Amino acid sequence: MPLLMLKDLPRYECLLKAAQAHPELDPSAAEVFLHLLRSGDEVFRVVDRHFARHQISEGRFGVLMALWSSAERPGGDGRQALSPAELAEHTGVTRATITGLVDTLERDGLVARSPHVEDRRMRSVSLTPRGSALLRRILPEHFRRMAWLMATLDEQERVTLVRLLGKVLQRASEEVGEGASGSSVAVPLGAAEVVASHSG
Amino acid sequence: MPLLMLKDLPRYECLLKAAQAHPELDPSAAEVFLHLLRSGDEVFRVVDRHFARHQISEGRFGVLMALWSSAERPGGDGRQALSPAELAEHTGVTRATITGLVDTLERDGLVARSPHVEDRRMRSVSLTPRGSALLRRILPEHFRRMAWLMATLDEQERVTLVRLLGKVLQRASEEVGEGASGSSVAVPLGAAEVVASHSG
DNA sequence: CCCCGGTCGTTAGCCCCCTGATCATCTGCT
DNA sequence: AGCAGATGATCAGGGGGCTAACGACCGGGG
Repeated sequence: MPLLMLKDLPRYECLLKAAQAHPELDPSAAEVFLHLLRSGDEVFRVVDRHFARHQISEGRFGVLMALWSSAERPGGDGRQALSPAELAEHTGVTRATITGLVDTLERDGLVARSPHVEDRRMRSVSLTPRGSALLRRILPEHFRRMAWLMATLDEQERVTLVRLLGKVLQRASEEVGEGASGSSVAVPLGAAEVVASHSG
Repeated sequence: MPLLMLKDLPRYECLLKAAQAHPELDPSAAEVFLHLLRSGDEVFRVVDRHFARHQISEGRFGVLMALWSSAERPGGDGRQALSPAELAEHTGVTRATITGLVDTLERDGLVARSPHVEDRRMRSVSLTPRGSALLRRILPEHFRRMAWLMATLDEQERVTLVRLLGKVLQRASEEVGEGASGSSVAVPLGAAEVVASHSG
């Protein structure tokens, strides 16, 4: 019966028992599902705790990194400026959220807003020296944490994990895609697929 | 240079290039890290979109499921009641957050608060009939979605994925643990471990 | 030339999540 | 008994995410 409770993952026998009451429940699928969410959350917390010491959240880091990488990008002529819409595109949040993030980042002196030269609707958000300095201070430890987290996996295991996660990721992403299978609404959950997964 | 940007995962060669500028960056570790966060997020969105149609968020669902499973639990004498502190324990959020969640759930008639019989500090939160009905309406589709998401993986791949995620999960969780290795603060990122992970 | 659809950034309002403080109550110690 | 500390729930305040709606601005078609 536990399904999205991220704490204390249920034992597999518990899932088996729950599957008796709920024929739609695939115990091994649920187990993978719960492990994926739980480990993703826990891994996120590890880096988030590091960021938090510098008053940086995931969203703030995303904005800073987008500006940083835009400055590093060869074609970008070295400018460290993106429009809020571009930032939203890169970080995967809405433009309204970018407004709020840039508000606080600007308040803290990490980025600066300036009017766009060509299009007067737009604004240019750029990294301040203080913002660059913060990134340079944060990144090495961030990289170390990623390396440390994955240090339990050898090279072969990493390849396997990326491959399996990639399969799940593709599956999860195709839902928001163009609904290729011609299912009813946005949910390609035709009975055939579910049955196939059960009999397979 | 992209690190936590969940959209458009960086190509591996890009990570290799970034690693030249940042010696702390382990490209394959970063690749696994990004895939894990990205796929976890995308999988979460799939079920979250389903919940959203019923005005249910992850937190709300966690509370409802905790009450539901407490009612189903054999030792619990069938009562569908937990204290806010127990709910916080089961769902992994703070008690203050539980207060807010229960506020809105109570407003929507899905749970009810009542004074605790033994301890006048506590309150009993219980599932209303409407709350149970909502769960019964939501769960089958939720189970189908989990099964559908994992239908791309055969049984062997599921076992492998759970095992590898388990290794990472343990690694990520031991940080918040009792600091078994006797490291400095809450971060067992001693230079020894990092070096070991590089040379290993 | 002007208008109309589309895009841009922002605002308003909501939910969820956190920390820290507050107040009520229980419990153990003297 | 009475007080101190622990433990309950809640509130205050903040950040970050969303949708919906707005005013400003661009561009193309009459």
